[in-house]
Amino acid sequence: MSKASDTAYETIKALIFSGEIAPGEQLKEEELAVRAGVSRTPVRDALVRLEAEFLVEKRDNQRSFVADPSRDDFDELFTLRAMLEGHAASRAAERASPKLLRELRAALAMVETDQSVPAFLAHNARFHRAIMDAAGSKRLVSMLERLISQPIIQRTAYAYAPAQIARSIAEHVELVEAIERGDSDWARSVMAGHIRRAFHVYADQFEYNAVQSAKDAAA
Amino acid sequence: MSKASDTAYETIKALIFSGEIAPGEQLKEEELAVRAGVSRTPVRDALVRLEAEFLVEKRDNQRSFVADPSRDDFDELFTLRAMLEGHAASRAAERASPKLLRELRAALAMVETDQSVPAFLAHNARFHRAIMDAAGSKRLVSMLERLISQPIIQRTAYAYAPAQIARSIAEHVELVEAIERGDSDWARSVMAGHIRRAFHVYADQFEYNAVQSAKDAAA
DNA sequence: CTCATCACTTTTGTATACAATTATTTTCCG
DNA sequence: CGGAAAATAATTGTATACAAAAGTGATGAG
Repeated sequence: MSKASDTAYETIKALIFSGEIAPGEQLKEEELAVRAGVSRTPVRDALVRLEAEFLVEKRDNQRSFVADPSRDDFDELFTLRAMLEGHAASRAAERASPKLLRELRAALAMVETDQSVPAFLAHNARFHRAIMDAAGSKRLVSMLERLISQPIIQRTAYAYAPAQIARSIAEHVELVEAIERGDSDWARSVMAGHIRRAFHVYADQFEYNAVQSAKDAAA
Repeated sequence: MSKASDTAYETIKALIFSGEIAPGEQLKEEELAVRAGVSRTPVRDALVRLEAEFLVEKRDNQRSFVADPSRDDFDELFTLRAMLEGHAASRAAERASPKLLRELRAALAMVETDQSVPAFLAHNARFHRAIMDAAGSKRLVSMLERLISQPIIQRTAYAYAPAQIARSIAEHVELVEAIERGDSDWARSVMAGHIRRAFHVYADQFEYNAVQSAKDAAA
């Protein structure tokens, strides 16, 4: 997309992720336009995109709100991801190329030299992206991009759990092995389990947050 | 969506399906605006929607073209559908309600009384929609709607094959049975096979068309 | 003749003004 | 007071004008 559209998109996304505009809150085009320093036209484009990514919800009153997903929504989200990314991994294994394996190993190498959280996030994004692309399915990529763009996962879930990070990396290693051997079923299983486990890590965090905000409300 | 936006959307869709604008051809906003009798703004909204439905492709030159899917693209499309609709059927079976079963049987009844092609198309749409909704997964529905909106399937594939229609209905009957018994694995298998078979019916048609247009080009 | 460059045309992106719709407040009647 | 109805305000939808980018074709240097 073009410049102003991207600016609007990034700005709004940042406002949502930073919590400056809370879940359930209304998004007003004019206000967003001012904050992003663009006109309403690109803001509207951005809202459409964000809606497709399930970050913004447009109600039948035509007004837009920041999505406020429940625990069940997250479950659903991860289930779909597990299914689609499992499929991607399976296809990647079927058509494993030296180029793909190099890229996956390069991603793995990133975290071996640098154990920091940001390094892991970069590695993780790169790793999953490589498998997605290797699946060679435009529509699959398009659908996954929407689901994945909810980076709450990366932000919240892993950030405070070094042990979980280590486990994730171990799963990535296994995934590379499966792909290397061209075992599509194995690749699918590992990936599906990997995503599914991430859900539970996140869900625990979610529960914790829910309890915390209940406490906050009481105080 | 609002009035002018919908007008643009329907108009462009009709132009594409009627073949008035052929696959691979460029879509010019101004021209579409004139033809739909609206301004460019709602046309752009419509193009975004159609792009999400894989009917329009926006290349990096920022220009929009009517999608021109290959056989592999269709394979991919049906594979994703099989996976997602299989999942939907599985969930529907898990949460089968009297209301859902009534709706499915009502859809089946439609074709029993009227064996015409249009009746089957209506039945088919209603049947699949009911299962999708029963799955109770907003995002799943949202993703499937995009995939399914390529109605080439319904239009072309079944239209000329009464035997295929009969077989489809038989599969629907089996699906109802699986859902009725709450057997989610069975439901998933039947649905996945159902979609996958539809692919091959369509693929044959596609091959035939390809041969035909090659002949036309030669003539 | 080839290819780079520049002017020109076409097409898309953005801003802004206005129309239509939806929300909110005020008014007034019971 | 309570609550419908009207008036007002806030917000989104659409049209249009202009800016930016991309495509096209002509011109000229090598």
